[in-house]
Amino acid sequence: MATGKNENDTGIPLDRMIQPMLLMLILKKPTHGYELIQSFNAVHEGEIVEPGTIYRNLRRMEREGFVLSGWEASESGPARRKYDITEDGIKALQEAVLKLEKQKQQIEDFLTEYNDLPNKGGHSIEN
Amino acid sequence: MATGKNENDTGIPLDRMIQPMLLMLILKKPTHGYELIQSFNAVHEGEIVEPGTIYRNLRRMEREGFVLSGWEASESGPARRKYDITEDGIKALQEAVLKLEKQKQQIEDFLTEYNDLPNKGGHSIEN
DNA sequence: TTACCTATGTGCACTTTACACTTAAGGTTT
DNA sequence: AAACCTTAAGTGTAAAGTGCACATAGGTAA
Repeated sequence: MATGKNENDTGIPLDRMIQPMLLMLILKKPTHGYELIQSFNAVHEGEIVEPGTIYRNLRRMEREGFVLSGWEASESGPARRKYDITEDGIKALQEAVLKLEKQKQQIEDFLTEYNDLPNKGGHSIEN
Repeated sequence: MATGKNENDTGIPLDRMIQPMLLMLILKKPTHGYELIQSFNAVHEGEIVEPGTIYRNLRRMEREGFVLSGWEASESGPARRKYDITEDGIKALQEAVLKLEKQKQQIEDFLTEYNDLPNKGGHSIEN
């Protein structure tokens, strides 16, 4: 997974969640990449998502048929590529939701098991 | 991060959770790779973890100082490389727990937002 | 001998991401 | 006009993790 270079990061955030998040934002309101970057970074204050990551995910999702795009003139500034979700995109979002529910359950199971450990602080007995 | 080839898979399972799960299993009981594979696949019935993935994670974690290993003879069969967790490994496990708690919260936030959507079934209105 | 089970590992393709950089339109300041 | 800023959309490259297939080797049973 790739998580690319990751030296001074704080954690796992957004791992594999960018696509479903983008799909949900576009479903709520069709828009362009630059605004999605701002929505993204407004929600997760402090945790900046790379513009390149957003743009690449959008291009990929269009290749895969999850979104459609078209150029749109701006009142002031360069043209924007506006994205809208497709039926396949809605299905992909629904599937992602199912996966995330499973993943959440898995994390909960792990954390429960971890919290039941008696020796999670000190070292285990050497054999 | 990737998740390599992924055509007929069922989901996101174990995404980025292999290391902490291995560390927890080794903390519970120092053991070798082959047994870890079986423990792993016993817990997640149906979801098979690739042996190569387990072995590679174990070698990596030893490079990073989270575990230590030594060869151990088997009563019947080839020798086993038995792993034990280190102090650094216990710290890494604790840090992974913090990250997973964050990740769980993030997934919950996403799912809450998704469930509040009025139009998650049908298509949005075209502009 | 052949075949199987245990046990560890590698080679390669593929995906995703972070960081750095580029291109370009339009407006503002000097 | 020139320099600069903001908006907007990308690309190049390296790094990291995973799936699939394959390789290797000890031991046991037919």
